[in-house]
Amino acid sequence: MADQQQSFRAPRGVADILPDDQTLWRAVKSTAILTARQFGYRQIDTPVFEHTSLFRRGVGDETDIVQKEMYSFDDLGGESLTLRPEGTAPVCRSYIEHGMHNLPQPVRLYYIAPMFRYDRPQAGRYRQHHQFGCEAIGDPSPTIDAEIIEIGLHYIKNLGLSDVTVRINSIGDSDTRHTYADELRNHYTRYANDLPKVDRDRLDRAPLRLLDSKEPATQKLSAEAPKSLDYLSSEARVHWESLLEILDSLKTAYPKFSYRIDHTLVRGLDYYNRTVFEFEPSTEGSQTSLFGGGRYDPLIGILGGNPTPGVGFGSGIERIILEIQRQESLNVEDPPLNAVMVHVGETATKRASSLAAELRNHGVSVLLAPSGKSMRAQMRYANRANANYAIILGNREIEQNAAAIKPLQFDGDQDMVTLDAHKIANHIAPAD
RNA sequence: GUGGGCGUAGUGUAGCGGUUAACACGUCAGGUUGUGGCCCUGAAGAUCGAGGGUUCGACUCCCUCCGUCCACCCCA
Repeated sequence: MADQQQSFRAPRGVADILPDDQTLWRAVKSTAILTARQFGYRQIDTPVFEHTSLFRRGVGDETDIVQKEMYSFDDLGGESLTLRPEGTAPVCRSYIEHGMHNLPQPVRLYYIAPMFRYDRPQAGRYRQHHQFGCEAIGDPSPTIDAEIIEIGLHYIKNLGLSDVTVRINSIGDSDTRHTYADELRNHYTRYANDLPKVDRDRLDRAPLRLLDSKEPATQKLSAEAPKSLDYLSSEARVHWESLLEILDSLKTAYPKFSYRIDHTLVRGLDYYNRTVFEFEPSTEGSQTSLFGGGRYDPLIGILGGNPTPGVGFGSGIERIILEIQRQESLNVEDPPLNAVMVHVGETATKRASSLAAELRNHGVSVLLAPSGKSMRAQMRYANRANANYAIILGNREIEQNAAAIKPLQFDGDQDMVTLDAHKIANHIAPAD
């Protein structure tokens, strides 16, 4: 308010992750990392921006992401760059660029990274959001499709989330998908008069989308619509059926796990083929997809690499956090600091700084109470600081060459300890 | 891009056509001699989202804009 001119706020659809939020964020991220590692995935970070053409080609020129959601800009050299809207295309670019086909296949990679989409913000949807993603590149077998789904089960379980529904489908390979799309178009065109306007509009552009329309009239028609599973090539069918078998066999390790084959499940990115899946909570809501992905065998070829199969998923951290809060499934607290240094008087203040520095060298975490304030004020500060002990330095202590050490988190006596970092460190954080 | 709800101190809320715009939490300072948590006292902090109208008078009514939330679209 001191500034009469203007006050800034974060741009639309982006958010600060404040210290209070970080506790949960850290817990979720470390769960993600532990999960990925448990499956042998290794971390990869790709740049926040890429050549615009990477997404135009990889994600698909006709997709909504490319058509209307990209943060694209020309840099000072006239290069068109784009803030990454999704993680798979960049990882595949990196795979090709660094010749990862020379590594043992499949190459298993994970990332936790911000994504950017120019979208209208709403619950669980932001212009910058963060995704935990895994990609397994170089293995055509359904085993690896199942592995990717299993990572999701493991992740969700470790976060304490329950009531999560897994939906899967196979959309076939690109050739059969085209004939399927035509069949679908024919089906809906027959009832074009019954279609709501939104759906009539996208009938040509994206017939698959009508399958998961929210319009009751369309839903009625979708029940009778041809299913992609009936159009699979024999190879795709074998792949699909053995995937289901493997998923069934996962039930010994995950007794509560069940999946639903959902022929209305389609995905909006062009590179997907065969397996597609989505995890969502059973609770009502709108932007609820917690985890989604599928197989993208055509992608590496599209991006100029040797044709190489891949599967992967992305999972929105913000949505996971919303769901954790809804289900109250995870209770995390930051560990307390070891000590707060309370110091009154010039000499004491000086000594407090040097003592704190020495203590930190002993691995102790120390916070200085604000200088020049009364002891009461500093003790009040110490109380809010979430620390185990107050180390009190005043004239008396300096005279006695000692520090008063008072427990803050439990009732106990205040001790006088010789003013020596090693002794004090031992007192407040004894080495086990 | 389309539709709906909402916009009062840092946060959460109250309020009414005329009030010094209230309360809680938080912040800061105190509560005699250097020691937190509870309690008590006091202070700072809001041009009541912005602009325009209606009115003698608007935080309160109307319009526009902006922001925000929710929904569609799409997705994580």
